[in-house]
Amino acid sequence: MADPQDRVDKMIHELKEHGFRVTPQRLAVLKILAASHGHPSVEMIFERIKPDFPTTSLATIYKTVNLLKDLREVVELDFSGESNRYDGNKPYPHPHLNCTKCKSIVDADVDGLTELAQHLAKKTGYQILTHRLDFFGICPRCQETQ
Amino acid sequence: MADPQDRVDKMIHELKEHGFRVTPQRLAVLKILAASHGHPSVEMIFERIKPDFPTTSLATIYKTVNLLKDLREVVELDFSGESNRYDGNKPYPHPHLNCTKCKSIVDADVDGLTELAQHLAKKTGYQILTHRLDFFGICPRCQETQ
DNA sequence: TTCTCAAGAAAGAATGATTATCCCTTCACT
DNA sequence: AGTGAAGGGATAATCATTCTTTCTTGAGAA
Ligand SMILES: [Mn+2]
Ligand SMILES: [Mn+2]
Ligand SMILES: [Zn+2]
Ligand SMILES: [Zn+2]
Repeated sequence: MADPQDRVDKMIHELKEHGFRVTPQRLAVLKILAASHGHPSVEMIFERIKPDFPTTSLATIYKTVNLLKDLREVVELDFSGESNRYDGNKPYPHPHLNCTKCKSIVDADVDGLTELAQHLAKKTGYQILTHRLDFFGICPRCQETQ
Repeated sequence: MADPQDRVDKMIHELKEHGFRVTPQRLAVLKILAASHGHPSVEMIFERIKPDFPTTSLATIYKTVNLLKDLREVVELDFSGESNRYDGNKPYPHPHLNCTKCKSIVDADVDGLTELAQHLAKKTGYQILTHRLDFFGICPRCQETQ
């Protein structure tokens, strides 16, 4: 896990670099994404920001998250049927363990994926830009409580 | 690639086994899924069925695909923002190469995933039920035509 | 310091894939 | 033939996300 403060600084830098303003709303959003505790959804970010910025609109969170995604400072984990989740702490493809009961998402420790992608690119002729590996199951805590 | 006819037979068997009827509409859908040329979406299945069964409703395709998914005879590849895609030819988790330009999806040849999942389960305490590996990029054909 | 205007934020409408609901039809079994 | 559950067709509802509109802000220019 990267230092959240470093990630905040990097994100601020990227915003400025590309001529985007660092507004209080954006700062609040990117601080949460920099830590990405639990890989929050837009809705979760929204709830955590409400106390500090009660007037902030959901659309603003969506726009900020997508802006950071376009700047490649946030990884989007999209799910059809439920809300997308975001990781701004490790802004590059990496595998995840998803609990289908409590909907928790944690980083999984698997390596060699990038090399695998390169090998596959050479073999198939595809120009591979990114990848995604997800494991779905029941987390230890949810197994206890049945 | 499994023999599509074998897959058709297996799907019919599973439907009967669980007390579901094999109706003309279901048969038409599962025949397409058994081959799964291009990993069709519900909409694509719908279009291919129209000539033979002009009155079939989209909802019927959705219901049939989900029924086969519940019977574990079809793998669903869900994408937020665009339509889900289905593979009834290899009804178990396997990696895919996705072209972000032409939206084509082909099976990728990568093995060791199941073993990796087992290893991860042991290491993390998760009860892993399934997984998904996708590579995203530009297919050779789309690279040619820029 | 005031002015100006493009970027950003807020609010709500629109979108679109999927699911739910309703009602009619079909079929297996008596 | 009669009956009841399962299936199909049509349409409405759902809900995350995006779009549109309008209002606000703030970094330079003068
Ligand atoms: Mn992560
Ligand atoms: Mn496949
Ligand atoms: Zn859990
Ligand atoms: Zn392509």
